[in-house]
Order: sequence, then structure tokens, then C-alpha cells
Amino acid sequence: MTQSHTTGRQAPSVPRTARERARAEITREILQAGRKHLATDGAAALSLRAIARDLGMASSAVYRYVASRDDLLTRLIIDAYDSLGAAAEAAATVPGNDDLVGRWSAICLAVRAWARANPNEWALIYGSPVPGYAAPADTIAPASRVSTLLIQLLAEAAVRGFRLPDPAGRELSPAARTALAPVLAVLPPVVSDTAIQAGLMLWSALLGTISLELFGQFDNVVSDDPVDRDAFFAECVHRWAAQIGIG
Amino acid sequence: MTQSHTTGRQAPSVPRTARERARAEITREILQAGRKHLATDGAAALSLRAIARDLGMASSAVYRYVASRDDLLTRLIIDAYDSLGAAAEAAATVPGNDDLVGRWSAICLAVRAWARANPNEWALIYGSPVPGYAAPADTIAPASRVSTLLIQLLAEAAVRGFRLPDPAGRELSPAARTALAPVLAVLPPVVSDTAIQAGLMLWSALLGTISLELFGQFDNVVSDDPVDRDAFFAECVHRWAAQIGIG
DNA sequence: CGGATTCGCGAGCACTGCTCTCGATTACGA
DNA sequence: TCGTAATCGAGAGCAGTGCTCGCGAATCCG
Repeated sequence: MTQSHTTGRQAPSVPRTARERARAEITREILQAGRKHLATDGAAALSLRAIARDLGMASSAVYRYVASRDDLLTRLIIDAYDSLGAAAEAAATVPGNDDLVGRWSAICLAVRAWARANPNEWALIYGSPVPGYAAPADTIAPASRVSTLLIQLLAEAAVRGFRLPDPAGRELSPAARTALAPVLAVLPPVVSDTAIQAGLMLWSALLGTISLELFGQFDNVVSDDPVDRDAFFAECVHRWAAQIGIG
Repeated sequence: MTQSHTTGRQAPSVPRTARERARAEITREILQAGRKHLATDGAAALSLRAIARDLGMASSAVYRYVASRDDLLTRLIIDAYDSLGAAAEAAATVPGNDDLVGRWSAICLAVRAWARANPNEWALIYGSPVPGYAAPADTIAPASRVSTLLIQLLAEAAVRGFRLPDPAGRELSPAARTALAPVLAVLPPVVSDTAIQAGLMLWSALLGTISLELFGQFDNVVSDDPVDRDAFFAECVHRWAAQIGIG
């Protein structure tokens, strides 16, 4: 019943037989058609029958390659996470490692640019989760690519002696420290718990700002002109950098 | 064709005839059933036919009261905005006006509590917008109720002589100032443009944090224990207050 | 009381996800 | 090389959806 992503027994990294070649090709076409429909009509309007029509095959034939509509959605989600992660990583590595605030700005701008270029995939990964759909484990690894960049940046800031400004006037509360146990467990101890708190708040602010802009909550508040939207976001990035002490 | 929210000619504030009474009653039942389905199954699974079944009427009869599925969704969105706004306003008015940080905390906690109690309505108003659906003008007034509270709090902080900490080390960039023109136009001049910038960033951070938590992006990062989630959010609230200079 | 609305209902259209069966095609081992 | 097994494509079909239309009954109002 449960059809894994690849064919039956083992995953052929390189397809050998003609059948496997065709299967890989058609699967690729289905995903591409799904991406096209997702980009134009949104996730809610994604229809396996429409994809089948596009590819000139019967609707039932698509189920040979995709277990269900949710399965297709999951693959598109993974693709979106990977695409966004790649864009952010590319932006993080281009300018040279020593300029922390420049790298931070580059990451923020890249994430926002990706979101504006792919609004429906953004909504797919950071918007409301689909009805009864629970994100499978396959998505958590690509989902953490961009937040990993943030963590790396915070860790690098820590080892370079940057100190977080502490407008709160105190350390993290003990309760908040225990709340951060899961992420502290997988992180090197160079990055302090207050830095993690600040990083999570920054991550939330970044994604929240982009989502609010993308989902239309800034209409009649910030000017619709893209230049103004860019300026507002740049100001946010500048102040965020100051909040974590690298500005 | 375009059926307004009330019956044809004029809106009877109090229904007089039996027909108007019945119409108001049935409309209320439809909205209530819609809210129920929304709360249990999410917006994507909201079905007019299911509502009709619940109320024991033919599916076509519902269209006498609701123009379309999108129309029902719009009314539920307005309801959700109003419900959230009322909750936030109630929290803002309870503790006494002089404690700014207390009021700020109360608003944040009320918004988050409402979101956790009504996750699907939260997703409806702050999650991904539905496919081709554009929020009609009826939604912008109730949508601004909670942000109005924020603005009021910032204005009050300004008149009381609270000064924003300026970690950025400078005033707002001119480009960012022009970007904020729409919101500056409707605001009293007591609240400075840098305060507006800070307020918008705070608003984004608040909504972003709640959405990320609600949509599962904090899994494996912040502990799943509700107590820990509360502690993390409380720490966020504390640091946000410091960021706007009222902490 | 009688014309004019309004209402509820059923049928129907086009669409969706998904399943099943049935040939045809392909792969692979004896 | 050949025959069996696995895979695939297509079509029919089921259950569900939003939405429209026409008809008969109920209701309102002058």
C-alpha cells in the first residue's frame, strides 16, 4: 500500500533499464507540472487530474508515480524548502565570511526575494498547514537549512567576541532556558542560550515580516511601491542586525 | 447578482416580519455551523453541502443565505478578526492604563491565547490566503483592531516621554520614511516614524512567532511542553517590550 | 384578497480524489 | 530464447464538491 518514493526494492541512483529511465522522466514531468500549477493557481487548486491532462495521460496513470495528492504536495514542499535553502546558502557564501552584517543582510534579502518570486511555495511551507496534513519526517531536514545558516552566523558572532546587547537587562529566565532544551542539545556550547533566544526571535521576525507582506497584511500600511517595500524591509534588516549586536 | 450581506433593499436592524426573523435565524445557524466545521476540520474542508446536511436542508437552499463558499469564508474571516480584536481589547483594558509594559504583555498573551484556542481561524486570517481569493474591503476595518491597540500603546508611550532605544544608532532612513507614508497619514504626529517602524517590526514579530508556533515550525526547536512554550513566549514578550523602550 | 417576492427542494452539470479491473508492455531469470 | 512476473496505461466507476436552474409552496404587503 505505502508506495515509497522510489520503485520497489532499492533506489537506483542512476536508472539502468528503459523502464526506470521512463519512470524517472515521467516523475520529473509530473513534479514540474505540479510546480507550474502551484505557481499559477496556488496549492489549493493543485489537481492531479489537471496535471494528467497536461501530460496527456489518464488521471489514473498519475497514481503510478504519485501515491496521492498529499504525496505530491509533500514532494513539492521538500522541493520548496530545498530551493529556498539553496538560495539562502548561495547568498550567505558569496560576499566573504568576515562581514557578519553583510552576510546577515544577504541572507535576509535572499529569503525575501525567493519568497516574492515564489509566493505560493512560500505559502506552502510557511503558511497555514493543509487540513489534516502532517508534515512527514522527510521535510525536517531541508526545512532547517535556512535556520542552520542563522545558527552558524550566531555561533560565528559568538566566537568573534560579538556580544549581544541586552536591552532586557538580564539573562534568560530559567524557564525559557529549559524551553530551549531541544535546540540547545544539538548546538555547540559556544553559542549561548540568550543568543539562541535572540536567534529564534530574529527568525520569527524575518519569516513573520515576509509572510505579512506576502499575504497582504501590509496593504494600506506600507506603500505598495516595490521600492518602498524594499526600503522598509532594508530598514528592518538593519535594525535586526543591531538587535543581535552585529550592526 | 451581487447579493449584499443583508436582504435586498435595506438592512433591518431588528427583524420585523416572520420571514426576516427566520432569515436572520437561519443565517446565524449557517454561520455557526460554518464556524464549527472550520474549528474541527479547517478552512479547506469547509463544505456548504456538509453545512446543509447539518441543518437538515437541501444544499441548494444554503445559497439563499450565502452567495458562495467564498462569501461564507469572508464572513467567517470578519468574525475571526472581530473575535481576536475583542479579545485583545479586553486584555488591554483590564489592568489599568498606567502600566504600559503590563498592557503590552496582556495584549501579546491574549493574542497568543486566542490563536491557540482558535488555530483554524488564526490560519484563516494570518495564514496563506485562499487561492484566487482577495480579501474584500469589509475585512480591513476589523483587521486593524489589534494593530490599532499597538499604535495606541506606542502613542501613549510617546506622550509619556518614553524614548525608543536606538540600537541602530541612527534615525529612520529617508526611503523607509516615505515607505511608511500610508500609515503615517492616518496617525497623530505624536508618534514618530521610528516608533512606527518599531511598532510594525513588533507586530510582525508577534504574529510571526505565533504563526510559527501554531504551524509547527517550532517542533524539535522549542520543547513541546505547553509550559515551556509559554515560557519561551513570555521571554519574547519581555524582550520585545525592551526593544520598544517600555521594558 | 391577489399579485409579487421569497423560499425550499430536486435534478443536473462539471469538477475533484481515488480505486479497480483489464489488456499491453517491459524486465528478467531458467 | 522463451515464459513468467512485474509494471504500466487506460477506462469505468464511486463518492464527494460548488453552483445553477426551474418549479411549487409559503409568505409578505398593498
